[in-house]
Amino acid sequence: MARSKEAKALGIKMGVPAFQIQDLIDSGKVLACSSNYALYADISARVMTTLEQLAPAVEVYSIDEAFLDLTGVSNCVDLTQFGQQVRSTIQQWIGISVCVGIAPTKTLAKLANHAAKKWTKAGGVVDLTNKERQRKLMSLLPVSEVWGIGGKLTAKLNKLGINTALDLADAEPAFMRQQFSVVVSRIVQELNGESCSELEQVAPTKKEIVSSRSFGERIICKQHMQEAISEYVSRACQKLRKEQQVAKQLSVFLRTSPFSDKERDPYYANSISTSLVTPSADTRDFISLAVKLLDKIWRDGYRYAKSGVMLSDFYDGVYQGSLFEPEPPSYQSKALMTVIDKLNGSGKGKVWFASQGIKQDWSMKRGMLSPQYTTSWVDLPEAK
DNA sequence: TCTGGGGTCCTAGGACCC
DNA sequence: TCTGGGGTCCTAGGACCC
Repeated sequence: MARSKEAKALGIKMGVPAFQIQDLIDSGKVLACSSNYALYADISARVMTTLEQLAPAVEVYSIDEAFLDLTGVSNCVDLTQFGQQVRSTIQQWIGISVCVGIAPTKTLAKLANHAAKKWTKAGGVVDLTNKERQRKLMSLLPVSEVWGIGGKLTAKLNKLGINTALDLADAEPAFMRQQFSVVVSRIVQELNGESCSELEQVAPTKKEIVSSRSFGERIICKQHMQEAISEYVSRACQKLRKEQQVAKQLSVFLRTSPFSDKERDPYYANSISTSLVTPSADTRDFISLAVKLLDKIWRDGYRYAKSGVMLSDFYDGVYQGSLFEPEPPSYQSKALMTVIDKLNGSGKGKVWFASQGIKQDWSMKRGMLSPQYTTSWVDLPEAK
């Protein structure tokens, strides 16, 4: 799913299943690792904390990206110099290489960052404050590199003769609004240095929480599927409580593999959702509901490859109660969930609900997992 | 035999209100 | 021949992001 520059040079394409390049892996030329979410989250948190010490305002945009507000910084120091300082601090403190792009809007900053990554001569930092430099770079980049322009929009834009990022920047915003949507017209404005996207220092509260996984081995028995669904519900509810929210809506979905031979392994996918009468963050409420929903979409005789759950319709504690149903007592529920969350801490699996199963034979394969250097005691690196 | 796991925003259309 | 004018809420689907 993610490849180093060297792996790309070997011709390994995005999303190629490992078994298709097994020869390369066996040859020792390529090292492949299973996804290690705990490690990535921890390293990311260290980088973000460092950034917060270096800049007056930071928006953590994703696990490996952040926007920094440099208002005022340019009065004191050269911006490229500042970028270099960010780079070297993170390199020294955490050992992670980062690239820095500087520009008046987020969309331009993303392009600057792209340039910093691509042209190693830049030394990892590209300052795009200058209008002429913005236009020069945009003329060199295909429109598909612009943040918010994906495959479908690229095809439509190309038909209109818009091929480079600069072509898009020079398009008429009103025309783009009419041809596409307000999203595209904002992108045009951002490419012209007019900011349409504020820095979001506080992460907005989530609107939905999904927990899903592909199984290590196909599931053919309903009890295993119930275990998996219960496990996902439990994870989702844990996230929900961390957000300090309660949810009303639950969806359950499952599917067989879309890749296998349809003759031998027929395709089936389905999903179903329903609402609680009273919003909740209690794992038990959602597990019992989820098992009932599963009953309705489960079909015997299929080899299921993946399933998951989604929570939505969130409230922060204030919600419309039911006129007819009595309000369930919430105190005991909260106390129990708090104890469970504390026991489980950041790791998983100290206490769990019986319906989550004990062996979990179906769970994700991670045969090539890298050590969890910073989140697991047994994986702590040793200094000799 | 083997193919990831999360999210958000916008729009159109249906259903409803006065 | 011609059938108002102003709203809200919800959902599905499409597009995008990492």
